[in-house]
Amino acid sequence: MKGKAPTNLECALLGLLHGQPQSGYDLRKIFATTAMGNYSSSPGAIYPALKRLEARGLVTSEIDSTNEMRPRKVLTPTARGKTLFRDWLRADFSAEDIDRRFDQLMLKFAFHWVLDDLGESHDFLAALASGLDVSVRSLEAQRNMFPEQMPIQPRLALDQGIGQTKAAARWARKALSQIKEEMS
Amino acid sequence: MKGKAPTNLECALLGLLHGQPQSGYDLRKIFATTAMGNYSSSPGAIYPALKRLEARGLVTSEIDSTNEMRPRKVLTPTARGKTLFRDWLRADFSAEDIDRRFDQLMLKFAFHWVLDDLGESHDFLAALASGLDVSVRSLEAQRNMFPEQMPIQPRLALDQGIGQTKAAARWARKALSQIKEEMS
DNA sequence: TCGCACATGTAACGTGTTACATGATTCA
DNA sequence: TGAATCATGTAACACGTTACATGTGCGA
Repeated sequence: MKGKAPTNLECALLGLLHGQPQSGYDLRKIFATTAMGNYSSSPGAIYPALKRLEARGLVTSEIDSTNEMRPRKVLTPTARGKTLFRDWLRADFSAEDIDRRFDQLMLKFAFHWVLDDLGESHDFLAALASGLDVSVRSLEAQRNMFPEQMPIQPRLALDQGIGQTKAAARWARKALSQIKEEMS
Repeated sequence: MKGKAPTNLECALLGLLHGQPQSGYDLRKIFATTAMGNYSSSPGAIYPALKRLEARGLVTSEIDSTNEMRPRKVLTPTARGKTLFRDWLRADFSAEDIDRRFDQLMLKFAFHWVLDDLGESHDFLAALASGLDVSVRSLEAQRNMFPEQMPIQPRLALDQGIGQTKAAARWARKALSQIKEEMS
């Protein structure tokens, strides 16, 4: 029924093209200069990824020759691409996703505006917040099981993980209340 | 002068072997059951990584045949492996490392006990804290440049990044004070 | 004219993922 | 007897990294 899961980079590209059809070069600049910079930006990653998206029929390309001697290849998501992207945004997530693919969940949330339905974002954040609580409890349990003579650094490193997760949970609840406000 | 940079997984394995010489299977269990679980744990990653470490002369293997019919291959870091690992722990880091390889920095810190010198951990955390402050300022600058009509979700997603970074900075300072206390 | 930004790509390489393979031991 | 755990591996594959290749337009 479904094709294989796209990579984070592919989803980021597809999402950006939802916002504005543009060229590979434009997309590279976004990754190079904004907070999305944790994604590649290297041509060796971007151009093949765009080619894959096109091969799967998720985007179409069109040569923009308004500046004749310097053609740009502008990519636009297709109907299939839009459907698949929305499905990806809506796919529900597991505890595993929260613990090990949190960045992917944030990428999804950042593109939630595509759904144009604050209710979806609300549910997403609510599920995320309670999932994060579970993670916190599990990490704290591990911390309590640390042997007495364990050196201080690994303990502190685990504290960092707990702090990150707690901060994420706090953020999720605060964002949730902002979304609620926006919805009313 | 230096060989190529080892991967995070290789460093994690090498660090764990500093704590206790053990087999690939033991290491897999650690990744599968503890908070270090963000690293692989799959045999297709671990055994090749251990083989690479051995090929580079950073660990040696010895067959443990106390239980005859079920031999374990126990890995131990060599002198070269220990030196390289300490160098890796001490290598100074850039803003780039903080923004995009924070997990690697945390991995290093978790193994700082190997250095057996709280002063090093102190300096590490101090540098980290001020580096994180820089990151926070840069992210907040980006947030301020967001256009007015931008939908709420990307804004919130960026807030999440800012919150994470601030939490990390708070943690670093708290950890710093605990290290100082331990030193006195 | 020198270098930089524009603009798109390819090729080699390394590494992690997934799936498979093998075989012994322990326990229900 | 069959399933789970112990224990070590290999092979195909996909993806990102790094480095290279090519050529235009523009400003100093």
